[in-house]
Amino acid sequence: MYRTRTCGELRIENLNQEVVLAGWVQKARKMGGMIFIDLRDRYGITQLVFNQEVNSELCERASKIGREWVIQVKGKVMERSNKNTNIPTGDIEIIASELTVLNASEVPPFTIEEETDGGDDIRMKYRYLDLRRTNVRSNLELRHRMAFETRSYLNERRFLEVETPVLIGSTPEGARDFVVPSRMNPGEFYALPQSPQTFKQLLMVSGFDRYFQIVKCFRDEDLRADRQPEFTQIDCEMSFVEQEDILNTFEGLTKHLFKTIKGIEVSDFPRISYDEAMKLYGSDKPDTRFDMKFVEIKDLTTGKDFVVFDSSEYVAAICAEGCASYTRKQLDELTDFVKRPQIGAKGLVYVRYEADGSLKSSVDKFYSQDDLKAWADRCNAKPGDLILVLCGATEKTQKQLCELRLEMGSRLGLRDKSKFNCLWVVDFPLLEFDEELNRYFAKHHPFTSPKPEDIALLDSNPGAVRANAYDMVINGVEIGGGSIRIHNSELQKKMFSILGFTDEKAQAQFGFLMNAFKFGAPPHGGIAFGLDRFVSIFAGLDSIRDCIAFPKNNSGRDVMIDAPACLEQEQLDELSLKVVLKEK
RNA sequence: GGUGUGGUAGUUCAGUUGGUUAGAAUACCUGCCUGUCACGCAGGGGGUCGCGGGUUCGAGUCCCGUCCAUACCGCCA
Repeated sequence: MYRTRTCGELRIENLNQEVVLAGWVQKARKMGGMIFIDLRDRYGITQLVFNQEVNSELCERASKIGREWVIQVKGKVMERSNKNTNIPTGDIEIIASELTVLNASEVPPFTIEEETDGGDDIRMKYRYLDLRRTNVRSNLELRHRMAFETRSYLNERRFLEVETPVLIGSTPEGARDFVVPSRMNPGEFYALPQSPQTFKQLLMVSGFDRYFQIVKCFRDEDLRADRQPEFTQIDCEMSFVEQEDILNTFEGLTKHLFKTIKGIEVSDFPRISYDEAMKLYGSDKPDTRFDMKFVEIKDLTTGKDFVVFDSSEYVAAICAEGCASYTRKQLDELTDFVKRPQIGAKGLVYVRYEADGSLKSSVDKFYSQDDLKAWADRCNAKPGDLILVLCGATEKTQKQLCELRLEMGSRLGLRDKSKFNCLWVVDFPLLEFDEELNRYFAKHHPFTSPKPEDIALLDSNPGAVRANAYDMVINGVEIGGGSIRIHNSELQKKMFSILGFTDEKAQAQFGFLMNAFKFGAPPHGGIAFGLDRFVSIFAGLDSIRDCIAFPKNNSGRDVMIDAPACLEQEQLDELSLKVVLKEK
């Protein structure tokens, strides 16, 4: 037996017990005739003691041991004369009587401690060492518990986990597909699923009624801190349901996770329409941990000869509480922030509501105290507040003001990671018009059903049609989204035609689905959650990489195994492939 | 594809106006040390300043190019 106990469990109650421990050497402190070794495993750290006077041969061997060696020690649990209150095992230590080196270790390239000295780069290259660190491991433990509780909740509600294929066909809609060449079918390619969307709908046609799957999905798009080329979804679908049933079931799942994992009782999720979200927050995934809603003031600003506002389609303000004391320098910083090319505002107008009730603005030339007071009143501003105004084309300006709002929220410390605000965003538009390609695209995906009352608009004004689609948003992060699907092959056909599919193309791409719908498709709908994002919100992480065991870097590379990589000619030949790199 | 930031010891970083032999901390090695737990003390080794080119008497420092990393924009139904 390699061990009788783990390194995290021994306490004062275990005094005088003979135990065998095995683990990694976190640190050895050599005091001359005495050596202390911190032995680490998944469960914790236990101090080992080697004493020259008690066993000089053993002590001599222990003195050779270095960081991250794997050792096995037999010894007796003793009470420490100097206790360490910082660790759970700090009352005891093991007086070693036997020592076996199971494996020596090279000196690791960075310290394997909670506060490591290693940067992201080196930690990713040696990810298997990084994963020895408590905080990284605890993120994966959290991920496990969330997946486990998800299965438990859904299982209790009669959901079946069904595996769907990973080698499927490519579809042109949506994100770029990862493709896999087929050796047995030269010149042909599989694609990896962006989601099991069509399969879960087919399972509904098959009568599975309630399906879920915790499943890897793949998208060949550029990465971000919250986007990996392969990521995990909690993918769900239900039959004989309306939107309300889905929202209730999965609001329930989210509450279950908050309660069992974090011990937090969250209240019912507010629902906000897409239009409302855009109007008040300039985003379809608003961070509602703080207020600072948009206030439109176009009507209050016109006709005062301020051409910039007068010529703008949209003028709106946010009120930053207690920021009237912002210095010129701070205001310039904010102006620079909104003028960055990524945001692209032309400028920033501010109004300071001074403590004495007077108003000072960057547009005093054009607006009187009374004018500014009217703005302030509409913003519900009090003396001491700062009003920030952006203007321009509606959609663009809303987006810019959204960025400014989030920046102010961060500056004011209103985006507390231990606070959770959940909501549903509903009534998404069904379609989105692409100016460049001069055609409509599905905002969610082409299987999303229009709201029944809007179906009449499909021909006359497709852009105004709302969908039975919904997103769950937590703290400004889109955690999940879904829709009630089309289950009528005629309506599905119409949808494809609006999206510019010819009959032949629709038949070639999705014929299997439309055919299936001819054989008794039940009304159905579903939702998919991004597990990686869900876990990182729970853990308070800035990047989903920290809750993925072996993530890809910014360029989609795995720097540990050095993938992707070129193939041998032999392999290419088998696949009937010839690689010709395009010149830059 | 674009914008910003960064690349100097194993690691994390500093390096002023272009000027002597490129530093600190930590890690590592050696010695001392019997109650440490960020142990302590003394000593030591360790550098292609990402790469290529240019300006200059002289480049870690300035310029151009390039590669890599990273955050964001585009993209992500």
